[in-house]
Amino acid sequence: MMSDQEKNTRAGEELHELKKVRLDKLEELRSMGIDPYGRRFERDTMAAQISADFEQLEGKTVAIAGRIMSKRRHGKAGFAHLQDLSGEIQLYFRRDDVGADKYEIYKKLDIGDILGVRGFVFRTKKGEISVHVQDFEFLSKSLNPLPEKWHGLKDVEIRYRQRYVDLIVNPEVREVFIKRSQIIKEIRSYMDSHGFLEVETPMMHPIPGGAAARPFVTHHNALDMDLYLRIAPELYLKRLIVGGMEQVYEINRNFRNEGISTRHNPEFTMLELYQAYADMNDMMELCEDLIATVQKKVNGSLIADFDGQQIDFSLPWRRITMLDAIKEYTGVDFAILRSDEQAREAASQLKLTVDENSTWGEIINEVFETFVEDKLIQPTFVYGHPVEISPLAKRNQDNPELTDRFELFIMQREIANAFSELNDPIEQKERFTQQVEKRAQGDTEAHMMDEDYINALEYGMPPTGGIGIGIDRLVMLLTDSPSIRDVILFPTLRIKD
RNA sequence: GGGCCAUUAGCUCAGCUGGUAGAGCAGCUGACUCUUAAUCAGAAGGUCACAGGUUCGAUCCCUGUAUGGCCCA
Repeated sequence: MMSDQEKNTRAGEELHELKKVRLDKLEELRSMGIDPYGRRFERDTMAAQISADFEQLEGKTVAIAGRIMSKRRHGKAGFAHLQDLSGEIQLYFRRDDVGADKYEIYKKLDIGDILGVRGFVFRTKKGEISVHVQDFEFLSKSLNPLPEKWHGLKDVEIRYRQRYVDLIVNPEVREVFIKRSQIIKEIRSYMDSHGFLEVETPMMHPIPGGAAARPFVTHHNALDMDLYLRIAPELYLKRLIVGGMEQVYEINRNFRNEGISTRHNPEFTMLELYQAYADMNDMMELCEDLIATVQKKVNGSLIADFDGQQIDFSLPWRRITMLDAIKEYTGVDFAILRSDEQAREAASQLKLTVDENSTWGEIINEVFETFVEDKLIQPTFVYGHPVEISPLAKRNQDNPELTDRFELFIMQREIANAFSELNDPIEQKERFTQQVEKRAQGDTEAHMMDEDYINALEYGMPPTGGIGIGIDRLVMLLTDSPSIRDVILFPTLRIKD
């Protein structure tokens, strides 16, 4: 009987002729006394810099390192392109200059091999800025063949599962993730310069809260207790407001146990911030200023292209109440249909089927999601959400069925959610109790009772404005990416095999 | 969870009511000392996702499974 190792070895030999060729080359290098997996290489120049600073660098010797991406050999000289993080630079090898031994190694180079190179900068007869190689070192032998140079890697499954290959061969993918990093850096810079303190709160919660979502469950062995991966940091951040931290923010992962789509990944990144003595309107102003500032810094303009359309981030953004938005897009004025029955009747006239126990607030939320959300292209603040669907938001002074809450929509997507925080512990306890009842009736997304959070509020929380901004969706907008998987390096996929 | 679609060489893709598969790139051999999707000559490379079924015969038709994509809840 064969061992697993023998099977793997045999399968490997049978399956990968291309790999076998490369393994032979690896042994050949070793027999020449060359370590195919080299050590530290001190480089002094990046590929893109050579082109950018050609006038200063022409004729000068540079040390560069990177991956061979193409190779054109003719007789006793040849070319290759070397790629590093900054971009690509052409290399020119001449047997008479690198020597016969090194030229033999050049001839054996595979696309994907990683080299350290020393040579002088020059421009070829055809005009391409290049490095005339004087010497090079082998830094890493590549055993797997890379995808084709012209069409790149298109198979989305391989792109997501083997993102490292995607990053090697698709430069625009690298650009998206560099931009993602810049966006997050600019957000931090904005928050820090506006007096906010970055904090870290638990990712594992004994009671999940702060959003309507199903959590992932895990177990702590030593404590013998179930813990939930957080669905939102909200309740912990507000505990910090109670503690007098006054202005806090957190940029980190949330986990929600729900379906996967072009707009949903089970783990995703949120910015949440809380500001004492502020309210929903302050959050609107902060939100539009923050996003416009980041867009300007990262893309250099207040106009962004997305999916063939233009998004205008110029301030101020449109503000509309949820009821007015529904009236505008359906013609139905739910402000004058006050009872649950009237609301259900109106919904059925709109050919929207709603649960027979639905309340007024739940119905207008459904009407909004069905008829309004996909109409909102340009940045729009929709405010005044029903209290039933906003258990952590303060009631509106004039209409207690509504809250001082808004959501930001851009390109039909919910980007942000904010409110004047409910700081009345007695009312918060009632709201939680209602949520617990919904949960008992089978609503798996309803809140659980969080006594410690109530306890915190009972010490007194100042009036507070809070907002959460979905970073992945924001990055999608600012990088013109149609799927959330295009802005998450390793999106969640089913395991294969 | 439901519907539709996809899966063919390392990569990108062809493949006609059903007659056991092709191209380009990459790789291999050779020629070529400024090429750039280098060029030229030659030889190779396949469990047509997987498992069944129909058929004399299946990459193709049918069923199921797996993975992925898009849309919907």
